[in-house]
Amino acid sequence: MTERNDQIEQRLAKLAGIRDDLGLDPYPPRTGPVTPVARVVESGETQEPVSTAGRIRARREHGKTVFMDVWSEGASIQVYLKKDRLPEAVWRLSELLDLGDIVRVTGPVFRTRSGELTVQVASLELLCKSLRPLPVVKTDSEGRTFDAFADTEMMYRHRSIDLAVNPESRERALARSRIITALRAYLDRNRFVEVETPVLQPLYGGAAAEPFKTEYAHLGETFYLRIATELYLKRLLAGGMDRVYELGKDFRNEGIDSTHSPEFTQLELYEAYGDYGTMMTRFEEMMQEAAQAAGCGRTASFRGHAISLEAPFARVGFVDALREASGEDFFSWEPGALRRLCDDLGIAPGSSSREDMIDRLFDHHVTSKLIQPTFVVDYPQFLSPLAKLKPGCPGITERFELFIAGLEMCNAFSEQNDPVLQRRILVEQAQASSERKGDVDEEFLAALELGMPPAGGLGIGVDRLVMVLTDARSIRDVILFPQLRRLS
RNA sequence: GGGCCGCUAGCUCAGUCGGCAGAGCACCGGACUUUUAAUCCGGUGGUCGGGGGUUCGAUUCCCCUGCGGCCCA
Repeated sequence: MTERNDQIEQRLAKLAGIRDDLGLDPYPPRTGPVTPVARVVESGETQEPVSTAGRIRARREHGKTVFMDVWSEGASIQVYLKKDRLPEAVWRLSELLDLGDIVRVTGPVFRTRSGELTVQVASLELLCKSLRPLPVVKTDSEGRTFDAFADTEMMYRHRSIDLAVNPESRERALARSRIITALRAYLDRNRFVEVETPVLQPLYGGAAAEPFKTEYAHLGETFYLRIATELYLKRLLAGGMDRVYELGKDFRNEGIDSTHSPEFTQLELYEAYGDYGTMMTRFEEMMQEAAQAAGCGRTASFRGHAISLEAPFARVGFVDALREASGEDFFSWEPGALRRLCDDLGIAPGSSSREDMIDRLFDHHVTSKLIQPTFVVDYPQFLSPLAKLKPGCPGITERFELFIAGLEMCNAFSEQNDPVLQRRILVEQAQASSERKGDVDEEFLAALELGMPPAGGLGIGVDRLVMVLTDARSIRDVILFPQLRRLS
């Protein structure tokens, strides 16, 4: 251990004492049966000895007696050691225990004078000696917390400690798990097939984002970490897998802030013979089931807003919403005028195209103000290269995104399956972009040429969904090990 | 990318208008056989994020820098 302080030294000394003086293994390979702490608490008083195990979270010494709180899986129970009721060796061991040690205790369960359910310890085993001091978070009888381990950087960098001492962090991690289980359950129940597609890709696509690059040493080639799963999942549609989904990490080599992580979890699903309307319903249903799994009712509290989860969610058209919110028709503006406006607002880099500027203006005027769940529908075609055109609406696609409290939660469209049109769009896009060097995904286009059924596709930002349903301040709160800069 | 804030003991935080670095909890020693933020007595513990400058003297003032947070973009 490179890091030393007096408390670690003292624990190492106790560890040696346990080994050398008591002749015990402080890290035994296994233990006898263990009843979960929560079950012991449920069962209440009993003369029959029970065995339970957990981490020592508090210790109150009273001379020849000791009370300790033993914590496991979110539940805590008091244990009571009385010197004249214990073998000498057990009492000596108890004197070498520290907060953070993991123990197994056995004994009957009684209530103390003050009514606290307590294991009367008849025997005690050390299961794991802790060498680092555990932050001590105390709570009084009125539920007030003292000395919480609450520094966000510490919580992110030392998630083990955070989970061990902060119930909210633990509950949020569990809620995330339940939400993901609910999403999978919904899709499985509706005959979607879960698949896995490459994370390492020779070409990247399916979204507009900067990729991470990596070197494939054996091939001597540059590969990319996927920015989306879209182009592979649609190959599966062409192959006759009519309902598919993938739940996994995408990677975008862009900035980090409270709503963006470079490594994030996305759920993409595709449904043959559906369209973007089908996807709206799918999203509404999944959102509600996820909310239920998270323990929300009809309303989620997020960033101080009461977010209504009642379907159907509101819908606004992209073009109309922008016109109403801004009072302008930016689509008829010259690029120079857009440039000057964006500069005045300070909202778009100088290199932005006309399309990018309109997108930024939309975010500025519309999405940042959408608090309640709202579908923005019918996006301009220039922002939606993989979506189908909306019949009778030139330049408009069948696409929607849903926003909550200004956050984009999902993105969906009626999938473009005209191979000739799709090729033209992708080639034009590739030629306009210096970075992609004219690469288009020929295998994807070949799949469209084989024939892909009309389909709806939907991508959900799982981290953000969890954020909303657990009232997380930052996306880092819903990712157990968020990306942080290395400490120098 | 810009602005603001933070970084001091294992944890949570004070503090120094520039003069020996503090508290609570934790830890160590002592007392206490139903306590529970246990209590009481006595202690240990610090590269004050890092580097440089000004100064007799810097944790404090100035500059640079690292990490994080919030807001704007």
